[in-house]
Amino acid sequence: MTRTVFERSDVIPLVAEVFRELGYEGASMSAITTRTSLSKGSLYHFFPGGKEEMAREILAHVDGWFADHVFKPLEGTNPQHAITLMWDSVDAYFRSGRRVCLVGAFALDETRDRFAVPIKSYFRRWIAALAGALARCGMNDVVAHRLAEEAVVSIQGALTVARALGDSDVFKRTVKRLRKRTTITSS
Amino acid sequence: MTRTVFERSDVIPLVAEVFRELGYEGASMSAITTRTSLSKGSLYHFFPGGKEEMAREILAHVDGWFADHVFKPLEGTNPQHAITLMWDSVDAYFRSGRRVCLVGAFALDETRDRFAVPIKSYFRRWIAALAGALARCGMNDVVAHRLAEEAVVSIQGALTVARALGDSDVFKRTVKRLRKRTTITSS
DNA sequence: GTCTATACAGTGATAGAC
DNA sequence: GTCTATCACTGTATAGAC
Repeated sequence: MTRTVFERSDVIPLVAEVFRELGYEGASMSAITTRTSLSKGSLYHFFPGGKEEMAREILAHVDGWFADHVFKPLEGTNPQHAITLMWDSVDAYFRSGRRVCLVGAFALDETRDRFAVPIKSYFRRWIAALAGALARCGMNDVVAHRLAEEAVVSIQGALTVARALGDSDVFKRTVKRLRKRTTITSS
Repeated sequence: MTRTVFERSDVIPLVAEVFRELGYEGASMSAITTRTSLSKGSLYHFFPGGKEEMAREILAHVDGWFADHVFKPLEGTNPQHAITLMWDSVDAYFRSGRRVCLVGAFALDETRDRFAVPIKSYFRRWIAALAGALARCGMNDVVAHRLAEEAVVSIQGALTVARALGDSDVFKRTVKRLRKRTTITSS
């Protein structure tokens, strides 16, 4: 018998995928146990607070990933390059629209009220970081903020529609269009 | 004691609002009973198939509303006027972003698999109807389809981000921008 | 850190009185 | 068409052996 031994940091991505696919309410403990092949005992060992603690850790984990791969680069010294990298990261992270945004999914139903703070700060920081990068590329501040908001809005919508239609091309087209619009050619 | 007597058509909008706020999994029968002030007995009288039948009826009801107020006008003889009306209807229906899209919410988690057909056809028809209207306003077919897709994507994303930030202005700005972009000035 | 066994509240669903 | 009572089952969570 193989008995795999995990540590907390190994478990989070596994559980995250279950929440992502089933939503907060849909992700029952038994669904999590079967899909992670971890028993309830192990899960409660890692997360004594149960589902709520799991989801909170996962939101922090997602936010951390975006901070490292998207937000911090955008807030850094090479904004134009960071924007290009952002679109690569976004396309890879969401598997060209085959993977939904956990934070966006949590935002739609009452789950939002439970995790209002991390959900709000994720979107605020993304929009602010992108707006700042666009502004430092020479774009007018107000225009930059509007375009950043439009970009984040479009990504979320593209994930919804792509999954609704079962057509990842919707997402790919959206990213392509946004990539073009956020590439500042100082001509 | 007041005993209100309903018929099926009265119940659907009430239950719809519960699904919209709590999601399919989150909308438990007890949540539906308390929020509609209808007992389980009454609900199962109207919907012998339980939650699944309720959700199916609600999806049909939403689709019917959009057919009457959005799709059919777009498919009709006055496309430019229909597009203007669409933005009025969309803004009113989603309460300027304070009300989420039930179909979009269902699309994100595994609920999509259960209701794949109605979810898909809702978005397909919306995009196709808007694309057709834009084309009949003189826009190139391919461009019209891309813009229609962009519009529906943006609406869904705006609902997500508006709710995430608790800021309906995101939605209002999005509608304003799309309204402008879909107004063809044959100059 | 893993697991099984168990508690018990909440789930969808049904039956039958009014 | 309304309701309450009740069903079997699944939900989260806990305890304790290994």
